[in-house]
Amino acid sequence: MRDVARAAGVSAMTVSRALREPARVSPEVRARVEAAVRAVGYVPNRLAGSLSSRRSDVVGLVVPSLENSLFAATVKGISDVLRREGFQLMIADSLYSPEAEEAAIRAFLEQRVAGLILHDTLHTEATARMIRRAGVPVVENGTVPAEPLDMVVSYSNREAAKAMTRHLARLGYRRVALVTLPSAANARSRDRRAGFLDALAELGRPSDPRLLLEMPPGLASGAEALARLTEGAEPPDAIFFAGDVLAAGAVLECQRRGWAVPGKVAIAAFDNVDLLAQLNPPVTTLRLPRGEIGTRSARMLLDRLAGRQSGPAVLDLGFEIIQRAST
Amino acid sequence: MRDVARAAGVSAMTVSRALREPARVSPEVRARVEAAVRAVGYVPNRLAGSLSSRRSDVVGLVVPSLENSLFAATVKGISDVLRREGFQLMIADSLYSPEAEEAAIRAFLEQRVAGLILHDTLHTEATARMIRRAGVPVVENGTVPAEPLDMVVSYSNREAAKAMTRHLARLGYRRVALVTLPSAANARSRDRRAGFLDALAELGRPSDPRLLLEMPPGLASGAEALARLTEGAEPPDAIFFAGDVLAAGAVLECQRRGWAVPGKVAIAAFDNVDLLAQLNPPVTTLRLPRGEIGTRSARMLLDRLAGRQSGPAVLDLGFEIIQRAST
DNA sequence: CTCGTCCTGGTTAGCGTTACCACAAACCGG
DNA sequence: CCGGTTTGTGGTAACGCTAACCAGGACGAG
Repeated sequence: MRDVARAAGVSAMTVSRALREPARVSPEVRARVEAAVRAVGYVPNRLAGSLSSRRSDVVGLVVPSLENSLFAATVKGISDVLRREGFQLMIADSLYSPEAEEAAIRAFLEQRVAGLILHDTLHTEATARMIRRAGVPVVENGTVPAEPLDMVVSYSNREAAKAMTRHLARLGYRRVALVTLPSAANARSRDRRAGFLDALAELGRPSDPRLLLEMPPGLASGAEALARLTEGAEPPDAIFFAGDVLAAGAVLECQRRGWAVPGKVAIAAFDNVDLLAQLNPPVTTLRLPRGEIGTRSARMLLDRLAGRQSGPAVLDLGFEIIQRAST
Repeated sequence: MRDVARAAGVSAMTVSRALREPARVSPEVRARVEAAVRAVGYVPNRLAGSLSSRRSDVVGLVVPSLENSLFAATVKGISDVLRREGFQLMIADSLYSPEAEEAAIRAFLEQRVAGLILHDTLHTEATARMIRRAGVPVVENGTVPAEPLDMVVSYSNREAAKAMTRHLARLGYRRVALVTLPSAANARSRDRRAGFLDALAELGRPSDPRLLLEMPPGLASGAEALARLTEGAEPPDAIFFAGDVLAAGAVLECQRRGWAVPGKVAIAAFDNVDLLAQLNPPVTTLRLPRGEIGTRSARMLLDRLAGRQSGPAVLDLGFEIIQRAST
């Protein structure tokens, strides 16, 4: 920056101002500075800038998994908003482990990020302490937690699962099975099961443990789930796959077996990946606001940083059932 | 840090050393410092550290798209290596635009990243200048460029497309069509087409422009491509979909039309997404080292940063044909 | 003509670390 | 028991920028 100042015949302070608040510098000087910047090939050092101004334009994001394409839409939404506002994105994955999440968040706080977006809502004690101490704004995305750290943007996994279960009952299915991802470290899965059970209770139906299954993610896993659920004595007439692409795997397995869907068994999914619409038959599912969760989260965070919004806030973005031929 | 120093009864310098090179501090003092760190709840400021040491532990990554799950495997590979080595990852997407890439890279250089990983190999002049001036190490991933900026980790898109085309010819298909993503801003697509044409030339077959098609990404797009290619006068007997999930879209469309694959038309894909193995019929494709590209890129970058490796390097990771029932 | 105000640009003092050197104490073979 | 090395710790000066104040000239009102 000193070189630029010398080349433009002004002080370093004026260069700094010309770049950050051009309006506060006379047009003539501004032009000289801009020319000098180009001539010197000056690239500002934001580390120094942030250190001095105690501000940062980096947002830290923790997702459970970088492989799972379901998070991609949310990440994209976040990235789009941040880019427009001149912010940068740091990403880490927690591998569904609160301890790994804690390490990632610690690293982000060391980098003095301006804010955090967390896709999980289950945190270690130390994590909550660190974040409170640091005083950075946080948006949580996964599911609405009992005690939010700060802001939350999500849809209700519980209500969504409940709605789909009711929908299946209304269509006349009597024995509905539920397949979720492993719920141990996944609050979303637990919420979905809870919603499923809510609906059964409301309908006055008993919940049969033979109709509850947890499976790892993946297409093959969906096929496996179908096999297991249908080989028993009283097989379900509908299966609700509340996670990942399990439903797609099951439909493909039905094709291989030559089973009619929904004739032999109806299949419903939880997420609107476009594969589900293209399968034969197309699969009934929920439209979830994946991208919007990202954009709204980012916007909420930036609003807070700009002082445009103050308190904690919980934003429920809703969902929608897409009825297709599979049920 | 001053607070920690006071609480531990040592100088700030000693605190810094105790945290970064514990071996150079007496065990007794180290213990006192560690206790003080916990007591004070000290979170080091890496901005200040990097500014002072002129080192950084952040790596910048630019991918063409954050939505496309094909890049997810590579990102995951990068992230895994970086995490283990205590580095952080900054991500931006270029939307397949060299100008957007330039902006992203400029922002990364302003953040004084330690190194860059770029998934595209087509850059603006200004980008190349900036990177050279900054002197940061770079790994390119997309396809081997004519003039690498620095290091390259990839497989040969051209050889892979050529190999698959040859494979289809060997299986007896006479009229093979090629569908790629739009090649305008996508060197990978151009390379694949070149490989396809290489193979035809080698086989002494003319290249029929009616058998070359460019389509946007997406399942629906694959279905559309199938429709267009098969409605003409001399339809192909095999279609090689060299991009995205186009092949899956085409197979699903064949199911809808009740066409036998490969009876009516054979279908081959370029990428080993697990959907292709689960379709009916399973689809012949290439196994590409997606994850390994990530891990090797990150490792190569870190090796350079640690001074363990010096010059530019080009690493070709190869590919493999997976023959399945669709051809 | 003088005083206050606005506008532009400069000066100074950090931001929180680490590099580098200085120095005291412990160590060690001859 | 003495020079010289090693080991452990501290002081000082950056790193490159910005916040906060300050100086001085232009300008309008009284």
